[in-house]
Amino acid sequence: MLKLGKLTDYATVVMTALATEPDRQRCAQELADATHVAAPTVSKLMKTLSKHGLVESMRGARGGYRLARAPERISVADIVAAIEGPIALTECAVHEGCCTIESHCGARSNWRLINNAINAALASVSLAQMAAPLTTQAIHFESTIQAPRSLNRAAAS
Amino acid sequence: MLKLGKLTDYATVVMTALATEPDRQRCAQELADATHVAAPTVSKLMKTLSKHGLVESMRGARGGYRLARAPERISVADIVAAIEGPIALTECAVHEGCCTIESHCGARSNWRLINNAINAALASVSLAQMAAPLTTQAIHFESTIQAPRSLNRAAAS
DNA sequence: CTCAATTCGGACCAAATTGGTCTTGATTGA
DNA sequence: TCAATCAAGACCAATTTGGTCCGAATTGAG
Repeated sequence: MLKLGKLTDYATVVMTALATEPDRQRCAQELADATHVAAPTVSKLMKTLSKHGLVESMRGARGGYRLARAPERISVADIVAAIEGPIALTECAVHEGCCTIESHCGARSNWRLINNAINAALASVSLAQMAAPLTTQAIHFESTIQAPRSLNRAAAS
Repeated sequence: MLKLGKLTDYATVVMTALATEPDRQRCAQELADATHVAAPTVSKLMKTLSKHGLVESMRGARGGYRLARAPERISVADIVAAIEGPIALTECAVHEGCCTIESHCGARSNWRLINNAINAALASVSLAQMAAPLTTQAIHFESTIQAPRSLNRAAAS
């Protein structure tokens, strides 16, 4: 599937809702009503998002949540990373040497490049763009996947 | 995590192995030895890959598997799609209307664009490139995510 | 024609992950 | 002081995933 979990999906929806009125703070229940996501789930999401610094939380009565930054400065990649952890298509793209077939595998380094490309794609879309009621604007994204300079130089020489 | 399953990872490794000698056909056991992936797992993988037309299978004694196309014409996206099913980050990116909060959600259409971008990234890397022993070549990939013309026109007017 | 090798197509199971709920405690404003 | 709210995490049920195994079909070789 290469799909991300429902929680991540919900998180973007909730964040999008927050982004429509970045200044107003809202409690978990309000967000649940607005997005039709179950209240306990919203609560859980917000905790995680707060821990990763994407939203600010106000405690006590009249408390609630608010975006920690302007919607333009929060990317989809941020949200995905907060909920699902670091983006890593393959295990070994991050942890070197945890792979039983490591030495027999010329594909590792290439996976890392692909990883980066996907990261770039997700990072190129801001919450502000997601919150646009319709896709009234094109999302421009260009990425050139390439090996580190050192490697390229070596190959060129 | 936004990670793909180990099976998909293994599939790329096995396919990469096949790509090193595209003409020679090899049985499951040989591939297992070459890649250090458990033999039954290789078998399972090959069945799936065969069903999706990425490899050809020869039955009977002296049977085995072979790439169905030239390594240059098989992309990472092909392999991922074969093992994990269609690439769809969010459920609703594919199945319209299976979402309980559908009407409250301005993010849907944007998700589809992101989806396409990732697809493009995966499709831009061929098996031949993965099989290159080291990353001696840069992988060039450029993608411009944008809404369908009709939508853009509507927005512009 | 017969036999051995090999793939095919499932069924199948155990383990890990995920989605979601609940409880308890801390914090704040009225 | 009290009610509302977030914080932290335990907890469970359900799904998904990784992996094994078996019988049937197919083919080449003797």
